[in-house]
Amino acid sequence: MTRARGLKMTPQRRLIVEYLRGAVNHPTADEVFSAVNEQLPITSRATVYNTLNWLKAAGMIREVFEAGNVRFDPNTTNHHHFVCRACGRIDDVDFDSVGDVAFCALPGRQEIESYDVTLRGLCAACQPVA
Amino acid sequence: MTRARGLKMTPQRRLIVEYLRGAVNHPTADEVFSAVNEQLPITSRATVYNTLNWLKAAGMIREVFEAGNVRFDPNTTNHHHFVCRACGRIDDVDFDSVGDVAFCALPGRQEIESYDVTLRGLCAACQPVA
DNA sequence: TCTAAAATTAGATCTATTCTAAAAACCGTG
DNA sequence: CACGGTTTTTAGAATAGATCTAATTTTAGA
Ligand SMILES: [Mn+2]
Ligand SMILES: [Mn+2]
Ligand SMILES: [Zn+2]
Ligand SMILES: [Zn+2]
Repeated sequence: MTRARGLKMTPQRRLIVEYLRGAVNHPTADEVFSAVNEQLPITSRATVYNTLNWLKAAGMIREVFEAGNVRFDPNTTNHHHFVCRACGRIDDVDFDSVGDVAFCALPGRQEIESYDVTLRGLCAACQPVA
Repeated sequence: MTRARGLKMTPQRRLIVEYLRGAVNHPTADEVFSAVNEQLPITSRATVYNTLNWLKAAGMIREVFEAGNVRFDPNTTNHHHFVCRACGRIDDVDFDSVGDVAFCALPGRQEIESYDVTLRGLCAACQPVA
C-alpha cells in the first residue's frame, strides 16, 4: 500500500497510509485527519484530502457512501458491506459470504461489470437483550 | 404520495410532490429546486429541503447516495439500482430482476433485515459503438 | 551540499445543507 | 367574509465538508 507513483514519501503520507492500513471501520476524512494529527499535530486538512484523493485515484483505497457520509475503505478486494441501522457501523462482508447474485431480465441493454450488496440490520452489539 | 400527516397542503409542496412523482432519475435537491422554480419562481431552497426531509421522515421518499451525491428516490418499494459508470445515471432495478441473495457464514451475529444490490456498468446509451 | 521539483500549510473559497427571524398564507370559527 | 392563531415560506446568515491558492518548506537525486 505504500508504492510511489512519481510521488515523494513524506511523514504525513506515511502516517495516513499507516492509519488506513490498520483501519477496520471505514473512516471519514475527518477521522483520518484527527488520527494523523495525534502523531503529527500540524498536518493540514488539505494534505489529508489530497492524499486520500491520490490513493483513491491510484486504486489503493475506495470510497463508501452511507447515510450521506463519505467514508474510505482500505479494503480494495471485491467485497460487500453490512450496515447497522442502530449504531451505523459498517462491516466488511467477504465476497464469498454472499452467494452469487443472479440478475436477469434487466429492463435496458446495460452491461453489468460488477455489483455489490449492502446488508442492513442490527449488529451483534445492538441486538436487543433477549 | 400526497397524503398529509398533519401537514398543510401548499402550492410549493404540491409541486415538489408532483415533480417527485414523475421523476424517474433520482433527482438531487437542487434538481427539485430548479424544477419547482420553473413553475413557481420564488420557491426557496429552505422549503425544498424542508419538504424533502418531511417526505423522507414520512417514508414517502428515500435517499440514495452515489458518487458522493445525495439523491432522492420516489420509489419506496423494495428495489435495487443500476449505476452507469460513464454518465452516472441511476436506474431502478426491480427487486425480482435480481435473484434472492443468499448470505451465509457472516462473521458476526448480525441480524439481517434487508439488503440492496447496486449493479454497476455501462448503460445502453454509453455502450461503445460496436 | 545544492537545487529543481514536489509537497505542505493556513486560510480563503466553494458548495450543500440547515438555521433564523420576519412576513405571508392557511383555515376553522364567529 | 373577516379575524386570529397557527403553520409555512422566504431571504439570507450560519455551518460543515471539501477544494483551491499562493507562499513556504521538504524531498531526493546529482
Ligand atoms: Mn469495506
Ligand atoms: Mn430507485
Ligand atoms: Zn450496531
Ligand atoms: Zn451511461
